[in-house]
Amino acid sequence: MISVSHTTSHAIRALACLAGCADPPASIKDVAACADVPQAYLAKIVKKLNDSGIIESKRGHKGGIWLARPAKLISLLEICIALEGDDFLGTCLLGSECCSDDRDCPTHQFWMKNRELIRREFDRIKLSDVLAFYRERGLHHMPTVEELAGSGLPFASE
Amino acid sequence: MISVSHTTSHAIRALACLAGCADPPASIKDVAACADVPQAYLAKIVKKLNDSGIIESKRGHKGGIWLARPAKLISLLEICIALEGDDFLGTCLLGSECCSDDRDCPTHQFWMKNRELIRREFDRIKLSDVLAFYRERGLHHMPTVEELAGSGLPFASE
DNA sequence: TATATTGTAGATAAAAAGGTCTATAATTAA
DNA sequence: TTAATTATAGACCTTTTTATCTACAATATA
Repeated sequence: MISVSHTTSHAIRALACLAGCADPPASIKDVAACADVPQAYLAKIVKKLNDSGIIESKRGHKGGIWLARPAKLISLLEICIALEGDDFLGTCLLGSECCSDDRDCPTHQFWMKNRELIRREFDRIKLSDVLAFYRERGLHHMPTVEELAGSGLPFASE
Repeated sequence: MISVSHTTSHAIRALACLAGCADPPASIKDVAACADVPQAYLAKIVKKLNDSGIIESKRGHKGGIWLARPAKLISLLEICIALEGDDFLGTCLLGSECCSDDRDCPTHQFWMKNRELIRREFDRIKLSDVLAFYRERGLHHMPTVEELAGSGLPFASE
């Protein structure tokens, strides 16, 4: 299947939740519930995002995680690279190992151009765009403090 | 990683070998050696290609496999679909399940167009093109009867 | 300081993809 | 008809990816 890995997909949803969080930090538990990602798995994803400087964290009571920068300054590209490495787009669309710029595999020229298109698109799309989309659709919405009051929602911190 | 599956990659090389085979049928064993695909695994791939009408086969002494049609009439698209299913390009680049034409995920519009580009490219490229590329590069070349005479090559059937 | 709460780390497990092995059925040719 | 050869079928194993579990370290607050 031609798409981003399942792990990266989790990460994008989780980060969008963080971006929409009204009063950071948010706990991994709350974000996991909001983004529909297994909590323990999100904890591992969090480490990578932390190492790459996309989020920051603090342990202990009232601790949690938050975006290291405004959502407008975090691109999908950066997230993909953080989780799958710099070559997440792959060299050869056909999985061949002989492909390089001086050896034209049948899809090479096409893929070189197209890969660049995808890269640029991923660089253009920011976390804020993803958040806006989710908000429009009422998806993966991180509840505000007011909304939480007595709501009984699973991610009610208080 | 954004590319075709490893299995599909194997299949494309194997089919290119078949396309270049001077005197079909060729045994799975010979094709496996030529295409650098594990023999037993190729046997499984062969079944799918057979079911999809891309190759035909005959068992027994002097049996083997061969292309069901000329290499010019077999596209990469067809091969991908045979092995990974009709939706091998995926619906959402971000792996989201809420994506559909009336709900625009941040990459949706982009991906709809781009996916179509890839699809068209895969439809345009035929097995004959892949063979031509391999021939140019001296890769995955199915030896002719003459070349085999006394060559001691592993895929020498005689 | 004691305790509850939170992220961190590492072992473990389940699922999926890739790959191997063995037995069998079909076919040819001696 | 027998033996050799080939695809076929299905069980099984390995690796990678995804996910869980357990113990632990840090922090805030009562």
